Amino acid sequence: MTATIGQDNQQVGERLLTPGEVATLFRVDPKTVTRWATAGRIGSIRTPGGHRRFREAEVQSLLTELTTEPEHH
Amino acid sequence: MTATIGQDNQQVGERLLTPGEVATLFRVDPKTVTRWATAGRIGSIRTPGGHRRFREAEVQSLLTELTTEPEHH
DNA sequence: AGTCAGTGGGGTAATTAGGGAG
DNA sequence: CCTGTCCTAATTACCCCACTGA
Repeated sequence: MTATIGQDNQQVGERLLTPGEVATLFRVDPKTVTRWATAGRIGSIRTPGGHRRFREAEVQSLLTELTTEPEHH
Repeated sequence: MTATIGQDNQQVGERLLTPGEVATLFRVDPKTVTRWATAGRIGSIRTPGGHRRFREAEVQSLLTELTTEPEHH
């Protein structure tokens, strides 16, 4: 089957986030998110106008990856 | 595997996308896609009524072209 | 004939990019 | 080395109303 591209059917797990949204998740300034992208620390998709979009899946994995849980005895 | 031809479709690469569909792929407003067409950043086809349609192949290549993978090391 | 989500055109706010200094 | 802030220019988002498309 050929994948159909609709609003409710873009490829699963390919939802994109704006710099502001990513910044909110990490509690940092959007400018910082931009620096991460420039440094290659996080992948990005640019619009034809030059604005960046980020893959939600990648952001989420990055969040959990850098998360340290406390040890409970 | 990559499908060649859909059931009631045309040839691959000739499928047309609506402004809303393109907007979803880039996570932008449909009006923004219209501005891209006006600015000549993306090719467009007009219906007799004036509505714009976009070539899926062009959109996909544009999407891939503007995508940057994260450097892991 | 009529419904109705999507689009076009115009105009005005809100984000973002990019550089630079702290 | 990393981050938040100030600045300007560019890009994008949201508002209206009228028309198209299926």
